[in-house]
Amino acid sequence: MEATKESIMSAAMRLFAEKGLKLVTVREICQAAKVNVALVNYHFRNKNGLYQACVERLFHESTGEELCVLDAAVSDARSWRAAVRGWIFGVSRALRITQGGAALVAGFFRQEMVNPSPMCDLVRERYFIPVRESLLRLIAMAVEDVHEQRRWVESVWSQLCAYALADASWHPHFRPKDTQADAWADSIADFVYRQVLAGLKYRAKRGAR
Amino acid sequence: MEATKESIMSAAMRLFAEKGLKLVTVREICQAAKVNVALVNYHFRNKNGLYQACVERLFHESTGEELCVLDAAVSDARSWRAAVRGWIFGVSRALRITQGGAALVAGFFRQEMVNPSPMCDLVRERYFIPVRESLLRLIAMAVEDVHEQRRWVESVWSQLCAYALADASWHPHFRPKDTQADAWADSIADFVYRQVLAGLKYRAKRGAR
DNA sequence: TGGTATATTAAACGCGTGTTTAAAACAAGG
DNA sequence: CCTTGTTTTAAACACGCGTTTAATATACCA
Repeated sequence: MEATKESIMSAAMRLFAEKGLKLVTVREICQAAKVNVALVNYHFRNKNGLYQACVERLFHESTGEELCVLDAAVSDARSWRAAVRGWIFGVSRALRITQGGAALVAGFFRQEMVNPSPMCDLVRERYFIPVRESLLRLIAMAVEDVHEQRRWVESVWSQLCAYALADASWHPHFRPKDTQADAWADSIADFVYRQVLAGLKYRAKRGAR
Repeated sequence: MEATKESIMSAAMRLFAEKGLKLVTVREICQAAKVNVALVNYHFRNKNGLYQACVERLFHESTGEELCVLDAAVSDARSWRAAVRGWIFGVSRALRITQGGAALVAGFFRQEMVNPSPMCDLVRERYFIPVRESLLRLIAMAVEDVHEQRRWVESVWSQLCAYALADASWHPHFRPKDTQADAWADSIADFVYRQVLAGLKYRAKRGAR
């Protein structure tokens, strides 16, 4: 039945985002979903199949849409600055999409970074690398050296990720309430944007490093 | 025997740093150490005891020394700039301490961030929070607003962590060869330092936001 | 209503886990 | 040489894991 699949996936998404593929047990998921253990294998073939279904839904449905919005923001921008700003705000929001109180995209992302699953390559090549490349193209308009370009991308990316990955215990002062997630993501993006702009401006004045 | 303990700890450090406490098996460690399975429990009480011993050695011996150097660099600095620079370089190096080809501190740190072990709180409160606070005190000399102070700390910290956490697959362009680890850490630190300085200078000119 | 495909269940399977046990190997001193 | 204490070993233990099985419940159409 469709309601069962939905219930399983919902519980699984939350748990996978929190603990990663290997540290979540099938029994744990089924208990949370109030469903029999065997149903995971019936509906999703096996545990990996369930994980795959979760990743596909998360990135195709949620992040996919966000990334389209992001691309639009970058290409429609009236100026270089506006494009950079659009990129930063877009990514900041996409990473913080919350669903049922948990930042699912950030959770899966974090887990895949540290203990990669077989799905890792797919997600990375299909979503994260293209997103970063689109920023790289923007930066390339302002910085010549290829190595330095990547440094700037890394700088922006790492700051946004850090906030996205922020756990209550590691970053106690920077945890937003769920209801303010969007405003929070924006205020972070604003800070990062300003800092990048200042850095590039300063660099230009000093004469390209 | 002491050689046995050493062999076990050496193998365990590498594996724990790579996969984290729960995803490493005792048999795996013992196979790498060429030692009988029961010896872990004989010498370290149990798996958790072994993990604890690894963490203690790593942070007391390695990072502890690095942090002393760091504190010295900050307090001995002739200027505010030099202090900030000393802090950034010190942390960048400390996170990248390599032993047998693996960045152990960064590995443990990464794993603890994503799937905290019972030792997590100890390490965080004893090492990472104090380190961050020492940067915060420096930033506080240049920025009034408490919230903004933390933003700056977070900015520096997140960039250094991102490089420390960098996995070959996620950051393919930024992976140093092991022999160049120190030079690499320094070049990263240099970039972050310059960027912070530029950001703060720009901010001052605009009149404290 | 009866028949058939689908959905769900409780129980079991084989395997790998951390840990324990009891015996064996070893070292050292009287 | 034998005794005593420490270190190492192979084997087993209890438990939790993902998955399978065979029986049962449910939905749906002729």
